[in-house]
Amino acid sequence: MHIDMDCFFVSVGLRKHPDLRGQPVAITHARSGVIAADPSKQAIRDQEFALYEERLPGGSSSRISDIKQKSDGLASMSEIASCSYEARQYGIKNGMFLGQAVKLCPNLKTLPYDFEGYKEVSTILYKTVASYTLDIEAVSCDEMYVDVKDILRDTGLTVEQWGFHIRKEIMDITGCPCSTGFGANRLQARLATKKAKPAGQYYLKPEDVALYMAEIPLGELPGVGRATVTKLTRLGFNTCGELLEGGSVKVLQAELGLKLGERIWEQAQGIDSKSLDFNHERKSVSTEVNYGIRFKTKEECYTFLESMSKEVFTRLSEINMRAKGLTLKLLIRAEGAPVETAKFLGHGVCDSITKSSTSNIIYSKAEIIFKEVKGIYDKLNIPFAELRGIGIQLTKLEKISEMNKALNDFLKRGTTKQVKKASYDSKCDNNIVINKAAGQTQGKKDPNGNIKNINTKTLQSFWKTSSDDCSQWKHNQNEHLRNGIAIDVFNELPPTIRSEIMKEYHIDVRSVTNISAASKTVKPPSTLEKIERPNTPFVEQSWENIKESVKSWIKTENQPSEVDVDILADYLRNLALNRQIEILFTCCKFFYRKFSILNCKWHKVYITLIDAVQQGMLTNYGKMLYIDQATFSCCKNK
DNA sequence: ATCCTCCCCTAC
DNA sequence: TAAGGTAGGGGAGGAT
Repeated sequence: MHIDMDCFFVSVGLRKHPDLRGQPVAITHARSGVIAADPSKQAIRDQEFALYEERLPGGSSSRISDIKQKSDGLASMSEIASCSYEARQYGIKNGMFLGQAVKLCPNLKTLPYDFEGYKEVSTILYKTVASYTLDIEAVSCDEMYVDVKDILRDTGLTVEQWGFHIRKEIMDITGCPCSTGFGANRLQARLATKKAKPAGQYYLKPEDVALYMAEIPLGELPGVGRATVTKLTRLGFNTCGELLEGGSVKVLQAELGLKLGERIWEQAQGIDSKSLDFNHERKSVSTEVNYGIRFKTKEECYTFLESMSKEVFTRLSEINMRAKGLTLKLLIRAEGAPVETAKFLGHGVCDSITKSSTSNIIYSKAEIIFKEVKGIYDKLNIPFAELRGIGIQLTKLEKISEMNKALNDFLKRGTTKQVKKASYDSKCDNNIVINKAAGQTQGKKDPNGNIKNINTKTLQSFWKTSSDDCSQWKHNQNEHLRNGIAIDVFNELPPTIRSEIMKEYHIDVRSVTNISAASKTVKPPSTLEKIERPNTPFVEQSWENIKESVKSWIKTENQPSEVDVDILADYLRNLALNRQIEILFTCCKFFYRKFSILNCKWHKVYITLIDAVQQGMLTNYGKMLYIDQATFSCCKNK
């Protein structure tokens, strides 16, 4: 399943402006499409346009025609970030300048950005889908791929029923519509979503793929943009059908390169072998400012580089990583480009330069980043007044795990030289110890296949969150990481270091061992061992059996009986008492999935069960398990 | 032969 | 007034 919010920014904006529903609406910074007449702007726009055209021969990008069309000097150059479907009927498109859009539709209404709103809706979107499955690949704040194979199998729903259900749930909770596409691979699902929009769904069935693909314009294939379309058009191909008819892999590869050529050839047939990536790891962190760069002094320039260094380092620290590579990117006013740009404080026509640092530095502090950035900039010998854009990118990232951090801090304090000596080998400095441990973490990543912390990562990639409602959720996910994964690393450490750390941090030896044992023995549901504590009728049963019992219970009983609920609640409480957190998590997800689609009486069963879980959790851990499920609209009182 | 750097292209 | 930024894939050609 591919799922995508419909004109996301507009939909979020309309929540606070319901009066504008059904009208042509656009999200922009500017409020009006008309600006004060300024004859001097005219010459600048003409000059810039000529230069753009010279640099992009034949490439009639919408932006250039925008500048041309608005050469009356009265039109706003504020960009449209997102526009409603009503606005699209007038020919308005995302990325278009407001001035031109207003000419197409004088009645166009504008709304300002609402970044808090995007964050909120995005978080709900991801949490909602994640309450059914964690097999999610995030694409952006409003778009993702989901493997729904298990959901369909477990619930018995058809593709259509499931699509309807999830879209309705998202609409109900967020007030924003989305569309979903289904297919045998990510390409088919994605193209299906295009047809589904707005506020719809479409299942591209295997038997329909060939006919469907033939009509698809090549530019609609993911990965095929402006430049590639130009090349393909020159070859005489406009649609996938035409390409398959008259082209070949060889021709494509000769024109577009080996990889892209092969990919387009396969895509044209509806083939896409790339699997979903549920556990994406960041490869770079960067920060870039290409607006409003007009330095008056060299000091100003250095100060800015310094603050950007701090910013990019903050972002690196937030995802708990460190970097070994750095690239500086500069936009420089092109020769012949006007010093004052057509767009107020825009970067205008520029040359772009990137320069990587080749030294073997670990960027573990903002000052180190700044020093390197300044060094590269000075060497490039570019006048500060010519700068129009600056970017710093950190690459060659490495994960710093929680336990490694603790270990690092601990070793840095230098409590005992012996501890250092006892580490892996005499040549190791602190950093190398950390490295080895990190490698182990990654190698053992997610051994159970049960709990993937995709959602933490997903959200962290898009929103820096610290104080909002999902911070607790993230916190708990991290806690799981410590219990389930980092403990593995801990156990690999030499005994001397282990005992030192435990003393230092007052870690209860027994609890560490228990948690570790639990996390190691838990296997996927199909092969779960028997539950230990002989306390309930379920005690000798595997999770798989219990799951089946619950399914038939739901099917056969019109009403849940109190006795049954009590038995189930006991079982869950004992899972918590036995520190079987991973099974618990699976249980809770399963129950939510089952009970949420039933009536309110069953919702109450769910709530009772979760209460039992939390009782057990509080008894054993003094903390509650963070179970993030949407509340049931029919029983809002809870 | 393979790696690295710079750059282009693309998505959203 | 007006306000992209962030990330990834991959190719060309030099460096190793």
